[in-house]
Amino acid sequence: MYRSHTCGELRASHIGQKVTLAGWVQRSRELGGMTFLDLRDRYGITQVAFNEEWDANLLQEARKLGREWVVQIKGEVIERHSKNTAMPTGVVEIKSSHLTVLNAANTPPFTIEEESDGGEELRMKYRYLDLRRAPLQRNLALRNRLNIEVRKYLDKDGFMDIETPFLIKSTPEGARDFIVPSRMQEGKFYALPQSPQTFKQLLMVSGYDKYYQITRCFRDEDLRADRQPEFTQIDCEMAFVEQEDILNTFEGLLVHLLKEVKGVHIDSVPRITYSESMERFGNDKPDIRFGMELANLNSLTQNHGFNVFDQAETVLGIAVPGASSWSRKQIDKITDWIKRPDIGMKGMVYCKVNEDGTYKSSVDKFFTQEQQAKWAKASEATQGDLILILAGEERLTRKAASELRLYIAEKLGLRNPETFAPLWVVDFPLLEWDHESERFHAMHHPFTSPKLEDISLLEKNPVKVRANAYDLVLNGNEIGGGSIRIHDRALQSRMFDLLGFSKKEAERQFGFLMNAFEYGAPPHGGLAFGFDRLVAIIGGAEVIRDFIAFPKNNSGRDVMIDAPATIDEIQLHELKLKSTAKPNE
RNA sequence: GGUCCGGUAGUUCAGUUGGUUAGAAUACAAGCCUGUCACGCUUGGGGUCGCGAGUUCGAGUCUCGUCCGGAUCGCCA
Repeated sequence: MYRSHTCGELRASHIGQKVTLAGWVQRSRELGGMTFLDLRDRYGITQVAFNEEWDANLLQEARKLGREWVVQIKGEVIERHSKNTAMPTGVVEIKSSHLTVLNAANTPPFTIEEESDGGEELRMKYRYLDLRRAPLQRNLALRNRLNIEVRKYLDKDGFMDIETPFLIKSTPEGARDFIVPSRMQEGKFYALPQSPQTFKQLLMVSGYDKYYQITRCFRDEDLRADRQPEFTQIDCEMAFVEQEDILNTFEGLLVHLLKEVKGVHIDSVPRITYSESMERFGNDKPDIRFGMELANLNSLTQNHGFNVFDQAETVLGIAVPGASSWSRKQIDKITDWIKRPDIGMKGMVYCKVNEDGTYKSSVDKFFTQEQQAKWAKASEATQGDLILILAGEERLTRKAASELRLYIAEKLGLRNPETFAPLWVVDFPLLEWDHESERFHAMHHPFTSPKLEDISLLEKNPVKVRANAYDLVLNGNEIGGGSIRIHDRALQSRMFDLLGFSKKEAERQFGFLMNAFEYGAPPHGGLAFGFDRLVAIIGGAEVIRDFIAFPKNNSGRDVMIDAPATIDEIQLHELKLKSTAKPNE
């Protein structure tokens, strides 16, 4: 062993011991006849002292060291003259007797500290250096902790971890697939799984009635702060269960994780329906850490001669607590924000509910005090609040109001990352109309079962059919989703019909699954958690990149290894591929 | 594919109305310094202003194009 202790463990109780430490040079402080060296590893930092009076040559050696050199130090643990209470190891230091340089290092392009001075791009390029930083190490440790706790919980409940293949077949529904050309079957292609969906259903048919896997999924779509082209799911499926069983099992998992890892106790996980969520929050993943719910003001605002309201499909109000004192300038800033092209509203009406009980709005000309009082009542605004009102086309307005609600909450500091407010959103619609392809799309996926009581609507009013589908939402982020599946060949065929698949096409794409259903498929269902997102949110962040050791950037590139990259002509030839891409540069 | 923001020293940034030799902090190097812990002090080196055109007597600054990065809409069953 190169070391007897780590850099994070020495305390007063070790004083007098001869120890050997190994680690990276964090920084050194030279004070003429003496030098202090901060030695770092992932467990902490320990100060090493060199002194002319102890060993002048050794001091000279120590002065040659640079940041991030890898060194081994032998010496005695001594009590410090001046202690540093800010450091866990701050009462002791190493009185050095031997110094071995294990490896010299170039000066790193950014500082390896709690807060680095490097920009994101640079840190990505030197990811192995960024990963030395304590915040990243904490994030990966949190990820590891959660991974283990997930396994503990599911294992205890009888779940079996079963691996499923990565080289599978491209399917038409859902996201774009990543494609892998086959060498042995020339002209044919594998696809990487968007999720192990069909395999876990087959495992149910095979009788593995409680399955889970923490596994990679791949989707070739544009990225966001909370989306990577390859990401990790906690993928689960159960047989002989109803929706209620699944909800109970997996809210139990979340409660377990928050308790074990964060020490946070969640009493209950509320459930609301999709339509209620859209009504109250304008959103299918509401952040319920705060109120400010959307109030429909249609009947209270229309037919009073104010054109904008009269012509609007929907008028929505949000009561901002304690904001009646906001200045015109502050409100204008919000109006500007709501008019940004990606929000897309044309304007915003405000109504101040003054402390003295009077009302002051930007539309006083059209509405009396009494009428404004009704708005306040409807949006649950009390004295000192400010009502923000948006009007326009239903879909756009509801979405904008939802964004506005989050924007204001952020401004007011109501989105505390240390508060955890999970909920289930249930009863999602089964289908949605896709204007582009002019056909129905499965909102969840094509294997989701419709609610029994809605099956009669399948033919005459498909958009009204609700599914046995549910999402688990945490602090305004979808962290998991699933459904009770169809386990009956006839119903599954009918679904494919509705989704516009020909019999032949359905047979070609999903014949294996439908065949399996004819050999004794149990009722089953499940869900999948977005593990990266879950880790990030529990870690108090929304950008998942820093919770993944080697993530891709916004455009799907790994800037460290420079992937994706072109391949040799020989490789292309072997795969019988020809690139039609225009050579760049 | 669209929109917005950004690209200047190793790094993070400033750079006025287009005008002299492009600055600061930090990092780095050298020297001084015996209780520092973001040590301090002195000195020094360090620039293809992303790239390419254009406007102009003159461009880091204005215009167009392009590349790269971030955010976001579409997209993500």
